[in-house]
Amino acid sequence: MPAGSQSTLRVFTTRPDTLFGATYMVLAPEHALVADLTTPAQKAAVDAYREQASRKSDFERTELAEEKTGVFTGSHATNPVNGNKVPIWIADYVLAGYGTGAIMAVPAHDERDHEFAVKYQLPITQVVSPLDGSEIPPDAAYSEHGLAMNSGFLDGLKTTEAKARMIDWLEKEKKGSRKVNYKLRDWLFSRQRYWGEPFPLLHEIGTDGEPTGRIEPIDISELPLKLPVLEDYKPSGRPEPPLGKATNWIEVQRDGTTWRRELNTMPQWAGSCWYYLRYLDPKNDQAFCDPAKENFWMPVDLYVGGAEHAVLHLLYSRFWHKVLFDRGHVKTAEPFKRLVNQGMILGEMEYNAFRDNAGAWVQPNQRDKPGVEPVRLTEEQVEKKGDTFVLKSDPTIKVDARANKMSKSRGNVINPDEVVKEYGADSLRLYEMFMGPLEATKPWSMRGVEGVYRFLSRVWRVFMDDRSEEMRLNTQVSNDAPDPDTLRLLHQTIKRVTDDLDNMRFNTAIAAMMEYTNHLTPLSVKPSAALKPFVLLLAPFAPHLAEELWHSLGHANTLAYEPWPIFEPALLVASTIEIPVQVNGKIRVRLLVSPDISKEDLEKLALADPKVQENLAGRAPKKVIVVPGKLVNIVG
RNA sequence: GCUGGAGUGGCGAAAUGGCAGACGCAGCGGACUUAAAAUCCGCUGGGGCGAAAGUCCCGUGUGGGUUCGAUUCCCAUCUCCAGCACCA
Repeated sequence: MPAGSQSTLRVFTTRPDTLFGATYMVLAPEHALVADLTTPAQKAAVDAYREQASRKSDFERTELAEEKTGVFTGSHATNPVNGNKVPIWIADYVLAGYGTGAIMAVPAHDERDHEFAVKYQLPITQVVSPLDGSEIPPDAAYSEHGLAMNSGFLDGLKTTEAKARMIDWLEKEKKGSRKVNYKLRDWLFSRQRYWGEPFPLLHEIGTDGEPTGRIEPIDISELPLKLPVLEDYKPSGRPEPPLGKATNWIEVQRDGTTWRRELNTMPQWAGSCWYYLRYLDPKNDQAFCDPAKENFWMPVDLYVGGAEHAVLHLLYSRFWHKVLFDRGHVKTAEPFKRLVNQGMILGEMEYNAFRDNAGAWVQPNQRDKPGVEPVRLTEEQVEKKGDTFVLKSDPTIKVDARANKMSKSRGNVINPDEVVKEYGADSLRLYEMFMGPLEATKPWSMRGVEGVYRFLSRVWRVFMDDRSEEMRLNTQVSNDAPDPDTLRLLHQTIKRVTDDLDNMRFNTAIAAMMEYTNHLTPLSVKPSAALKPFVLLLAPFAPHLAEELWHSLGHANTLAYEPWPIFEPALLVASTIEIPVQVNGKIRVRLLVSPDISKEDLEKLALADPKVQENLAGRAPKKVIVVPGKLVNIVG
């Protein structure tokens, strides 16, 4: 502090145990006490630094700041635990908006402080030692927990205990207090645009025509507050939001004073944060929903959304819900039981090679050099060599092969309307489910769409006579009983599709139906008893096609209310199964056996096999592992 | 830098301790056709030996470990993707 000054600098820390290691302090350039603390000798440098920092955006201060910068204020502070005088600096690596906008710097145990201390040659005092007794590296900060050292009454304590002891001491000496800090990211609730819920708030206007600072909510009887109808709701070009144009809506008289409505509006998620509650009872004009209905439906069983939903909408929804919960308006602390994040669909796979301005091919790692341009290649122009793609015409040149995020600028956007027009809504829907696991990021492929379209066409031809002019059933469709193989496969398919749907494995459910269709296609007799349950399985995946088939099978009504097919466990089992027999972990022969063969019989059968004997080459088996229904492994 | 996820054929993938590559795409061969498209049938991880039937070896990013047995479990490591990013 400058001579005679007795100001107090408040800091926030999560490591009070390192207070003995605080060798300097840093204030954010915007900190209120900077001007008071700056000595005349340092004034010019400090002012210049603050001026420079004020020009930088937050982005520049964080993303681009490769090296830390700062300026000494000329003043010193007293470390409350040991009375040491420590210099006070300002630096933009300390954020004004977090904590108190000031820190105690512990360069031995904080990477940022360490970097700064090294650059400006500030002292570094170690006050924590690793639990395993090792030395801390001299060129880096040790930010892990450990044992306190050089710390007076804390010496020898583990970090957790040292923290507690230090806080107790600070509170006793009235030099500090414990506090939990919460921060909700991006909690900015005002938008300067028209489309959004208006805030039901009024600003009092004084006799001078300026706001007095007093803010009051509108009367509850005036809710809901609706947007005023505006012909022109585009931004005005002036700083005030578009609602400023609603001149006869803005001013309100109340108790003889003039009030002005809030002109900002709420962001989209103001409404979307609680729609799941309003949807339960959308016509209720007394409450956002009837508690009985909320009790019945909430919490939401499953929430499926993309990445931006996970980080923003979901965060705010939960926050919102917890506020309602704390105030007793909802019965659950959490709104959603389960979250599933579906993966991003990328554009089609792209192959790019790079060429310099002389037209010569260069390696992809030269891509950022001036004059180097990407050249888009077709699949035919590239080949795989080792684990990279190379030019077919010059295999020494590597090719960059990847799928990119869909974006207008890249021109790789797939318009679903076009896909529906070309292949139908069922194909689009089915393809999206068939591409891979729901949660995975995966590239789009028009050929893949064509593949599922062909599958649906195949299904159609199993049921329908595609040579006929009018819609009629394939003549092979009959009322005969299905053969045992078909029946077994049907029940296996019902089981697989049912299980996969329960686990949201849509891709493998579709694969199972494809296998079943491949089985049905060559059959000269197609029993309707094997077809009807299949249509019901297909319905959630390709609803339009399934309805058509259902009607063609002679049903007048929709299949939507039909019960889901149930498999018969007894029908899943084949009369013979194949069991691989390994000798020392390598498959040597496969045995066809009855599925209910005993362990002992299977072992005997395996050992008696000539192929097994040949591989044992006269050695006696040391161990035989028999996994019923799976395999036999003979170790010898 | 931190956090999370992922590395398996030419491509999307399947198999969660027990036959690696189901299913689909692409490719190759055949049938049908005057022809093509569509459709149907067959083959299709790599390599060796063999005229063939066949047979042997290698193979799930890399290195190690556990196990009779590892894509799957454990340890280490590399690469890619996504989100966040000086939060004291």
